[in-house]
Amino acid sequence: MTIYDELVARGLIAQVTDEEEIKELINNGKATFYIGFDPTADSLHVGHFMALCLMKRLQMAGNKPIALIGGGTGMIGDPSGRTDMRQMMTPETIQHNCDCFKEQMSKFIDFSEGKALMVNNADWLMDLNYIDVLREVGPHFSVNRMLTAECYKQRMEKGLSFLEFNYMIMQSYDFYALFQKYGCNMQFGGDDQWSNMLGGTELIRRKLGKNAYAMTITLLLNSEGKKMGKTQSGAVWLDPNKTSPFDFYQYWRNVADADVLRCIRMLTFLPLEEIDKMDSWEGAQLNKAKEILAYELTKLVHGEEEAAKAQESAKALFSSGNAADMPSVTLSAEDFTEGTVDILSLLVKSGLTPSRSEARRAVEQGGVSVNGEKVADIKTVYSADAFADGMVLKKGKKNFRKIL
RNA sequence: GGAUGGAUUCCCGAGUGGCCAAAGGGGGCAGACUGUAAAUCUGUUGGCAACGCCUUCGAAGGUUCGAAUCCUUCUCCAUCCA
Repeated sequence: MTIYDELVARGLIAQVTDEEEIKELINNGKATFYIGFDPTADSLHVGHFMALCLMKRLQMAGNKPIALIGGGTGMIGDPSGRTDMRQMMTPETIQHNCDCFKEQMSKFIDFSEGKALMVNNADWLMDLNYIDVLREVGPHFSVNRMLTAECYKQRMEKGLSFLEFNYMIMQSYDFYALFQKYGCNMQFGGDDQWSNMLGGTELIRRKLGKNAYAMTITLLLNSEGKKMGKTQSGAVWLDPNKTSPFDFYQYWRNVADADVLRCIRMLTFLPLEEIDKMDSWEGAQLNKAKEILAYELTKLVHGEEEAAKAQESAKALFSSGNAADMPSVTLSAEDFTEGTVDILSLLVKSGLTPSRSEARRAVEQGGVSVNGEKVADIKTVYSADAFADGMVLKKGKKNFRKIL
């Protein structure tokens, strides 16, 4: 099976500029392609992960990836599909984020011996001269066309600043620059990037009279139409310090039935035949599929050892309510008043609830248990020796903390 | 620059002098049911030393016994005009 067919079978391809040409290029390892990552945070998240996987797949098929870090475009902020303006980041923050990205990426992609490149568009964007750029690329962009672009649609109602309007031009310029510098002939990106990417192919055609191609990756949406990888408390990060391997595992362990197979197909490297077999699974068997999904992804991101640990912890936790490996909190002497701590303080200190009021509600509604026993009274107190062997504090069904 | 409308709690959105920690919905959390799923039902949803107290209705002042609500100035946003 060719790499292109595999991408199709996995449902990864959303839109392409020229199917025949792209097939030809990537199936024969002739593509030098780039994917851009804007440094909007100090860690990559699940959304980026898809792109990285795609990079890896294509690299394995002999193509050459260029990871572009948007140190320059990050200064502008991509308005695509957003309803409000991105907060402007300071150059220091952007630099810091770029560094973090670099480190994380090198874990996924093989950058040795020129098998892949990592570049920062700040290198060419920052020194551009306004007048020069206007004269050089300005004539090739039609404002009328740009305004009709899908990615600005939402912003046409809310208002779009000139700053952000220019993002598309910057991104197009990137492609143009990479094409000349490295012979980069393809760009990949999220489906929300489609119009920005077309801007690039168009610019290359007009300026150089050459063809370049673009392909977008299907956005990973859940059955409710929301982007996957977002939780109440924010994105699911790849940095273990921001989202622990356990939480990462749990996120995938808990996806909806309707989404499991799609996630496995798009995100894991499991052979397609194996995935096809799972297609017929239903009911409780899907629960098994979720385990596989969670394990595979945790393995990809955090390594086999962490994945096994997360899986073990989860199994132990949900069957017996105890596990060697679970997020733990260590109490210190100041946490005790007159030798004891009350249950509400424990909940807050462990981070299970943000305030005592919420802790109180949780207890009153019967959602808190200690070592498997439900706590009924909000005035319950514990003395120091109750923590000698560690205490398992549980709020709700899925929130555990070991207190030492 | 001018005119008009607007800013309310996590989000949307009621409230136009005391009955307001603020309707309703969404979301979140907890309980029941389950498969660590979905759907459904129930409770809950600012904080605290908790039948009370404190902070919150864009910001700062003012009027009043009493302000989310009235007045003044400012900031930001939307629409129309230039």
